[in-house]
Amino acid sequence: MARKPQQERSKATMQAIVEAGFISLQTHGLAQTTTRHIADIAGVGVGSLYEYFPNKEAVFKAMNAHLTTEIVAMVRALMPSLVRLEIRPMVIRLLGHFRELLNRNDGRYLKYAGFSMHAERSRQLEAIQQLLVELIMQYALHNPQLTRLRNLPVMSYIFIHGSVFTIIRHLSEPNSNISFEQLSEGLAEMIASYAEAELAKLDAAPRS
Amino acid sequence: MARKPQQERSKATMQAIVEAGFISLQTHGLAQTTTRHIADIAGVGVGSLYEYFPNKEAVFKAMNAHLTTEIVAMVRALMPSLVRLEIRPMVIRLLGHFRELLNRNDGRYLKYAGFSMHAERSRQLEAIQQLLVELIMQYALHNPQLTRLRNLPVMSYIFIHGSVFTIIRHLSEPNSNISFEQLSEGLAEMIASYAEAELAKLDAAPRS
DNA sequence: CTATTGTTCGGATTCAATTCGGAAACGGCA
DNA sequence: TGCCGTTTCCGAATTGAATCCGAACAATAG
Repeated sequence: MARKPQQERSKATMQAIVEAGFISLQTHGLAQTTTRHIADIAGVGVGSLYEYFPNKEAVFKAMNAHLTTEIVAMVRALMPSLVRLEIRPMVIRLLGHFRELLNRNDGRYLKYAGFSMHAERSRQLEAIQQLLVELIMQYALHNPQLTRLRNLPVMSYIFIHGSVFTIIRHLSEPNSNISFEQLSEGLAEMIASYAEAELAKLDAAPRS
Repeated sequence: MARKPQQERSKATMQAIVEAGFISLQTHGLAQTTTRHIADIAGVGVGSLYEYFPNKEAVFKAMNAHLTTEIVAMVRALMPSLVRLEIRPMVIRLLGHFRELLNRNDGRYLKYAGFSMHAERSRQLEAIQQLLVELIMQYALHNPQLTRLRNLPVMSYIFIHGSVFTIIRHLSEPNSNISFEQLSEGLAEMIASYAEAELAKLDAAPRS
């Protein structure tokens, strides 16, 4: 049964289990990440795991929530400075921090992110998507010419999904003759040049 | 043991198992897709499955290979006509066919594609990536001004991954107030406007 | 038609996920 | 401090899926 932790020690246990989930995934891979392994790493019995999580999937969801919280905190902290930058440096800065976060603890979060991309789990990425939509809105408010763009929702969807998945995939791949810097500059260039081209088009034909 | 099929009937069995894998995934979801289910749907005993596939994961790999083969065939057939189009209609046409393929048989392939995005499996997407890189090369050969673009490898990587993941994610989501047409036009616009902007930049400063 | 090789099968085994009935730790209170 | 109700912890027992394996069935060469 999913119990609500009442005492301090049980909160510590929950936390340890979630962290153990990341560690197990990182060091043993998805197939070897059994409830027993997770419990062992967390230093608790298997039964304890089921006191707080109805099943293994719930542990993954908690891991997701944890990572999401960290990402949200990071982006919110960055937002005030991001909105003052040009598009290219804004994107590069954001992606750089994103990478740093994913690489913390020997890539613990990255490993999870790589597994969380599949359909049933990626719905939980929606919080991130919402957050980035908000970032774009804030950015547009600070750069009012962007509010003239008509299909901002569609393009936001594309830029967000395209960037996030591409970045995670790239970071998850050891091979690849493309550096992260090239990738993030490319993404920045792609986004910036779209915005510039679209604005130029609007200037050329103000009333279409 | 992974046996090589010698007789016709065993090939039929393998094929039936792979197809049953798609059907099971589509109708029962990932968790309910057990070896017994797959074997039942294929109309064979569980043991038969293990004659040709060392484990369940191998069935998924075979499904991947099957889908990859179909996609490669489709793109190759399309390639001659694609290289003659402008970028926007080219992208839209390609994505339209991609969608049609994924939606065949009530979305049987799409369901699989949604699950195959995660890290351990998406490495098998490399064949698709290679193919699309080749398409871009062919396209550039037919539109020589594009060969002036310096960072084509990086941008190809971005466009390919960004588009594929974004499309699969969008098609997998029932909700979303964005239509497929808007999405594919957006992707086409993004790619085309980048290429145009970059070429214009090169024209402005021929020797940088 | 029969020996040999290929194919199918499903019962037996193994192991991970989940359950459950207490044991142990805690926190207040007399 | 010693007692009691509550919270937490636990690991043996259960369940079911993945995988193995040897017997039975089918094809086919000679």
